[in-house]
Amino acid sequence: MVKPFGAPMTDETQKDPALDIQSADQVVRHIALLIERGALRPGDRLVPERELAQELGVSRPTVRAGLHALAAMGVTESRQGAGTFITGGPPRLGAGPLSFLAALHGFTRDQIFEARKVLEVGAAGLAAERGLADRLAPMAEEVTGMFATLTEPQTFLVHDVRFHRAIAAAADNPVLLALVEMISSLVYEQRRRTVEHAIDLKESAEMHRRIYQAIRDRDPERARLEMTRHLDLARAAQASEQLDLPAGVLPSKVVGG
Amino acid sequence: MVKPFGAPMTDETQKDPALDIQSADQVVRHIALLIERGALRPGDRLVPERELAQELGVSRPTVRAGLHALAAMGVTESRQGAGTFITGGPPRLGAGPLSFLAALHGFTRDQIFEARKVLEVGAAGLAAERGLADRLAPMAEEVTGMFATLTEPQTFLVHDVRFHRAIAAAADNPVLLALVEMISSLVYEQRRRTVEHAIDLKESAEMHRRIYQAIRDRDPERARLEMTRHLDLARAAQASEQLDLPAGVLPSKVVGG
DNA sequence: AGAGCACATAAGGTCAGACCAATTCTCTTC
DNA sequence: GAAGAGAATTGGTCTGACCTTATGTGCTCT
Repeated sequence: MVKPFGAPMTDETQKDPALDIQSADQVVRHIALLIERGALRPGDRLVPERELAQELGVSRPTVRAGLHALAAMGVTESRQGAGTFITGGPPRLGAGPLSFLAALHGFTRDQIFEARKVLEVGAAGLAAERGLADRLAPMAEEVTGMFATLTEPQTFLVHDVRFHRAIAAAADNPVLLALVEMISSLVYEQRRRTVEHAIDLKESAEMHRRIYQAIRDRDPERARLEMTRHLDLARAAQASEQLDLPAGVLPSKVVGG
Repeated sequence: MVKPFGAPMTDETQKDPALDIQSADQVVRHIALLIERGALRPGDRLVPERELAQELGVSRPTVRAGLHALAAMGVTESRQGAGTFITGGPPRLGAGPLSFLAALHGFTRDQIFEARKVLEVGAAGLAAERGLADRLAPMAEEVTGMFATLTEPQTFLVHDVRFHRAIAAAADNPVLLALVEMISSLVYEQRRRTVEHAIDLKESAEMHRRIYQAIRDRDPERARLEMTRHLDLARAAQASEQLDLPAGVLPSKVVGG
């Protein structure tokens, strides 16, 4: 019985001492073990599939099944002819699972936006509390970029995205950053198609500036407040821009990348 | 619910003529398409692998690779002899990807806890704002359960977990709930092993009660404050209970049985 | 006639070997 | 020493077969 990855870990529903280890899962666990003990680090290359199959005493298709599962979780990336590698770069969570969940359970845009608000408001507050000086410049630059591209919606949006990411980064918490980016990508996926019809880019830029100033002044309360107001208005604006697009948009490429 | 998927999804579904796409992804996208247009709902059974292979013009191992990827994302579950099903039940996000990320990038317990704090404090605030009457009882019951099991740490922990879940549920946002449960499972995975040495269960129960009361009184500010204080102390307590366990802990059981 | 059991069927899980395609390495050649 | 051609490596896919588990059907026994 292959269940989705992830610890059920809730309450007493945790009673499956079954040892009917699926071979594919054996592969996943083997890699997990290597990662846990530090034998595999981001960017490292895995042992070739054929060798892995021999080591574990399973067939190659089985190994491949396990590797596909790992790839779906964003743990590994495979390049034909080169090998399979542990995903490098900054910590990231794929939006795929969340997209599927949204489509399956009919999450509304407002619900997604609200969750995003919780994360980003919290991040803004933490960023202001921390007050890391070297994180201010990137934020300031994106604000400048917004004011400079008021007539180019697509470019403006790029600065918008980067500004929000800069805030999450300034919160100095990789977990929070990964969560913010995961859920933001859902929102922006849509936003990119509707931003052309946006009207209040100047007002949007002003709000971003106020958020920046609050963080710069190390005023968490104000940072939270400004971020809250900004996202509330952004939600309303986006709702008016797109009145008939579906909510649960699955990514064009769920695996790999 | 926003849309009954009225809009024809032309974009990414049509740009398959490119042959450079991975076959396994093709399977994932095919299922994604069916889900998006509502042809597949939670609990539904998928077409048998062999038929799916024929429909898509690929081999069965390829189909299986795609299904493994979907299973890894928590979208499907397969039961030998029965079939492959769209995951039913309440919306949930597996903790696997986050666990791997934690292990790979050495997330600290404090970082995880902090992210959890952002989510749960936000959830508590929303729960208080919403003030849904029918969500109060479950929370109250768990508080009662805590007071009743002060001498049974493991049972106490179960009530603890359920209390926090009840709050997230009272926030009435499935996205937020899924996120809270995902990150909480990471924390509780550890907590279960250390709770035996906990000392201040009574104080913990009191704090939970204060959180409950704030939500019951529909006082968002107080709810946020109490939740913040509770989690700050809980983090400190857990830190003292376990002084030398590794941070990036992969689930002992990535795949259930 | 009804209940229980056994077998047939269906479906996922695994294996084996082969071939293709892209990449990387190496050795030759200028 | 550098550039190019060819060989080796490695992931991607296919074919076909067999096993294990679940389900459903029909037969037998009561």
